[in-house]
Amino acid sequence: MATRPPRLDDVAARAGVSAATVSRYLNSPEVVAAATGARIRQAIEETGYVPNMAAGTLASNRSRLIAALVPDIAQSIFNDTIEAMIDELASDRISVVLALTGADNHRLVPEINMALARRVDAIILTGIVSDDETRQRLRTAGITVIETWGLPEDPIDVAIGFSHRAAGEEMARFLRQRGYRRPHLVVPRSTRSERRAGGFIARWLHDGGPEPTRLDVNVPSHFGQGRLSYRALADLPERPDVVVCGSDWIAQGLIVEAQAAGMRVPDQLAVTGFGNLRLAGDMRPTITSVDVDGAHIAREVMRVLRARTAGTEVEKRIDVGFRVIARESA
Amino acid sequence: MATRPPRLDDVAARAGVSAATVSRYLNSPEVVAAATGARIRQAIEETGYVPNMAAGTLASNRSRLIAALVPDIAQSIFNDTIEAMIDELASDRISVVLALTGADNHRLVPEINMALARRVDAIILTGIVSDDETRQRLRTAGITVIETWGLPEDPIDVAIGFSHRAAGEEMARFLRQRGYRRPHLVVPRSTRSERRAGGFIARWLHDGGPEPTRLDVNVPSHFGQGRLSYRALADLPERPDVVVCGSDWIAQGLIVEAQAAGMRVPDQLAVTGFGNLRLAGDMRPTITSVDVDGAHIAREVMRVLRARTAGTEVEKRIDVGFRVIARESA
DNA sequence: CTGAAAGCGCTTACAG
DNA sequence: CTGAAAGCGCTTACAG
Repeated sequence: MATRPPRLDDVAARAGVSAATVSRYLNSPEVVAAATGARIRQAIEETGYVPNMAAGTLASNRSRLIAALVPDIAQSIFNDTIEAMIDELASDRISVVLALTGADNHRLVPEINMALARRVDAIILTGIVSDDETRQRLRTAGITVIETWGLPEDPIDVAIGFSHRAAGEEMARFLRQRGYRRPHLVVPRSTRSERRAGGFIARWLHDGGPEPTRLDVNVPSHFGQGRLSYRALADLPERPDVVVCGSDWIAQGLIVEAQAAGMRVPDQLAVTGFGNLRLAGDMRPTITSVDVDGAHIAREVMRVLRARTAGTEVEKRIDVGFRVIARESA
Repeated sequence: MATRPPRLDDVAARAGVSAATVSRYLNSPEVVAAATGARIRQAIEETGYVPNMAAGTLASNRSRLIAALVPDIAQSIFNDTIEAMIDELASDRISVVLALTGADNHRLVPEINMALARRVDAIILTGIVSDDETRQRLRTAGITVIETWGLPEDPIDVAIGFSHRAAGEEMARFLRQRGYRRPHLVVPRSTRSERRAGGFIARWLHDGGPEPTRLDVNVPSHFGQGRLSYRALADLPERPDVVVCGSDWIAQGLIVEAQAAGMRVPDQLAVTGFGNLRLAGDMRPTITSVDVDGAHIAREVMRVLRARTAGTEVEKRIDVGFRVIARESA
């Protein structure tokens, strides 16, 4: 006979307390007397009680669920951040619904609606929401919206990231200091990549360098594009001495193709990446990249969520910075 | 003034029908008269109604949420499958909670509890659950449990995958036919990798080949291990002519290191991978690998979920097969 | 094809 | 520190 699964009542009856007290014990153990808590713990054990969070969500209007909206996870530069975030949140018993917004974000609006329907405690965005109506919708949804990686002037709600323009500028400074003369940029067609490229070029010209050449590539960027980007160098009037790639994937592919063509990296051609994925440090030569601290972002996300739960104020823009990691490739 | 967000009632009142009818329209539009449906649609539009799925879940005992438990996503061989699954499920308005079970699956039990508390419609496992108590717990939870990638004799509930042993055997046959003589295996310390290695060795010996050499490496496997694995070849009594790697990441790292050492791949040393990640086709040389059709697995997951919703029977073991993809590296 | 009403299993303000 | 009770917003069996 299939006996009904235990509810809060059942645990309460067994422990000789009211359902309210069991609920309190589960959510704020410190407000329940120690002896009572012990009895409840035992009753939970004996009954094999598993809480029904759907009921909890309905009653408390808190789902302990957050939605992370990302373009993809196959070869994503955000994976480290997402992973760190899921880990960090798990310690607070918060789960992450992963939603894929796809190429050119075409699934963004339906996934936002789904997140709202699930009454998630927060929506984490890794991409940029450029549509004004959607931005407005998110603003008025009465929900925490965290934009990560970027650091827009006017966040929807809270932004945790860094200035992509500054990252581009910093890379220009770094390469110039290393003595490179003719940079070539491989730029994924995304707002942030463009911003980094913009920063790079502005700084490079400002420091008296010649106008860098550039190649724009489709997103999502991947290893294969690096190979193609290397071949495209042949079309340039003059060979660059360093290629600044929009992602570590591209950098890795470009290095592989360059080496296959007999080029020595970095002696004959230097290369830089972006994102500091694990492979950047593992590659041969190791890849000079820009590190974004995913774990730091994750911790800040936690802090914002806790502040919101507690009802305290948080900054609208949280700068976690970036670091150029000098390695062998440039 | 903060006006209360619209509920089902509000839509119903506006459309001049009962809440029950609106609910039916939302969940099974075909049972509602067309004219009524049109009025409801308009009322939803006008009120800006967003359903509360927590309430829906509580009432219907169906969450439209499934939990995917994976070891990690940073450099995971499952990412393609996960991505395909999320995409596929989104079309049925089912969301995926991604839970990370971590190294040696140490977070498996708490994440299973979390999934049960959320009343997910199914739990998808990519790893192997070896603990008997946990297996039993999942069996009696009255929930759909789908084990993917593997194809155990006795699934917890439903398994969608392929025989890793057969994949190993097939690779042995393939390499033997290509004329290789001295294979060396790089084997991640995971049950499935071991099984593939076992299949490879059995078949290789059966066909009269010499005992392959082997190196065991820690999981999760990654690019850097491939480089180290190449260097470890120096310790072997005799140089292998082909290295069979437990993942494409390892294969790629090994190729990079071999090339850096001046070896020509595949002329002097052939290499195979596993998983057929995108990079396998993009690498130079392109990497011979074993393809696992993530989209196929995703479709089968959908089919199982639909069957369960409909109450119809499904097979306990669904074999989606695998394919050796012959490329340049071996 | 549609409605009235019960019920899903929690949380929490209020009172003690 | 604890309990009684109302309420969260849906779904669905039943009746028509």
